[in-house]
Amino acid sequence: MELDALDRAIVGALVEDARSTYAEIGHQIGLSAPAVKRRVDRLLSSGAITGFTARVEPSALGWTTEAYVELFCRGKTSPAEIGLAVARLPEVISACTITGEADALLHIRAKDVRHVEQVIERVAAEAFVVRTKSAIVLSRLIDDTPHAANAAPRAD
Amino acid sequence: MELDALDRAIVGALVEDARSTYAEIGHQIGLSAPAVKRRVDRLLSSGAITGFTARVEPSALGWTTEAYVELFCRGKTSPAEIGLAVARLPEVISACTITGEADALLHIRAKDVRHVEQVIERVAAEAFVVRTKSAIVLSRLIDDTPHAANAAPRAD
DNA sequence: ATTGAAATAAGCATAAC
DNA sequence: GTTATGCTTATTTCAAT
Repeated sequence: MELDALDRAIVGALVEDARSTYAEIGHQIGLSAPAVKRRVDRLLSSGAITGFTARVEPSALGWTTEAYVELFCRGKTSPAEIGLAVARLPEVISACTITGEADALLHIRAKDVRHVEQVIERVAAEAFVVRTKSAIVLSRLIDDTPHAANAAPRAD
Repeated sequence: MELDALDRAIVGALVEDARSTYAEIGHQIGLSAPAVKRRVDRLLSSGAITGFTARVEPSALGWTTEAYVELFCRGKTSPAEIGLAVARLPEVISACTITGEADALLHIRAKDVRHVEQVIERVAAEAFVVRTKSAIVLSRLIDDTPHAANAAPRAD
């Protein structure tokens, strides 16, 4: 599906504040409220926008520690196999297979360092995991919480 | 600030769908709409909830490639210095300092592999960067888009 | 201090054009 | 795409626990 400049502006506005009213967004981009709603509905049904969520301060919920864990897997472990295994752990907030020495990279959030260790142990207990290599996050510089700037690749 | 069970349920509901009505949330947790609104307002002003955002499919916006870049910095480069430098690049959607050999880890999104290379070049051009080590994401298994399961540490 | 109920104000959804 | 309209939701007020 093709997104024009207005669609991208709408996405940007909703990324910045998902609770903006259609009228507010319309005013910003020069469109009426119903026109904005129709476009939002279209963006939702096309899958460009997959939903709306609250931005939460992890520390407020007790998630004070985060870590990245590289997974080294045996032989030809499939991405699906890894995904299935780590999806069971709620502490894993992101996982992907990658190029390089390691096979996969996990991003985990936990209550404290001890909790991080428990999660790593659980991951390492999987049959396909040969070894892991972890790095604890010291200070977060840029959050993955989306902002307007990340709504579209820059023109360059 | 202390969050009770009702607050956590509200946060969970809003993480799952930021456009739920107060009445819907109230029905789920056994509270009236105004009571829910008051708690949401409190969660917002206390900073537990920092805002509401749209979940966007990156590929729909042209972000088809992602990578993780480890930064090895010279001497005693401060986290603030790294943060300031990478904040200028819109492709950097996450950045943190970490334990281990590398000093920092960046998560970047780009239009294609060529674009990833350009971003790495720009990062490497910073005076404090000694070298970088990158891994291109092959397949994403778990998204960082928050779901209900990630709204609170599990009881254990 | 926090809640629920009622009343008002605001925004939404759907029509029609 | 816009304008007009009934309907839902948000928000305020107030009494009660």
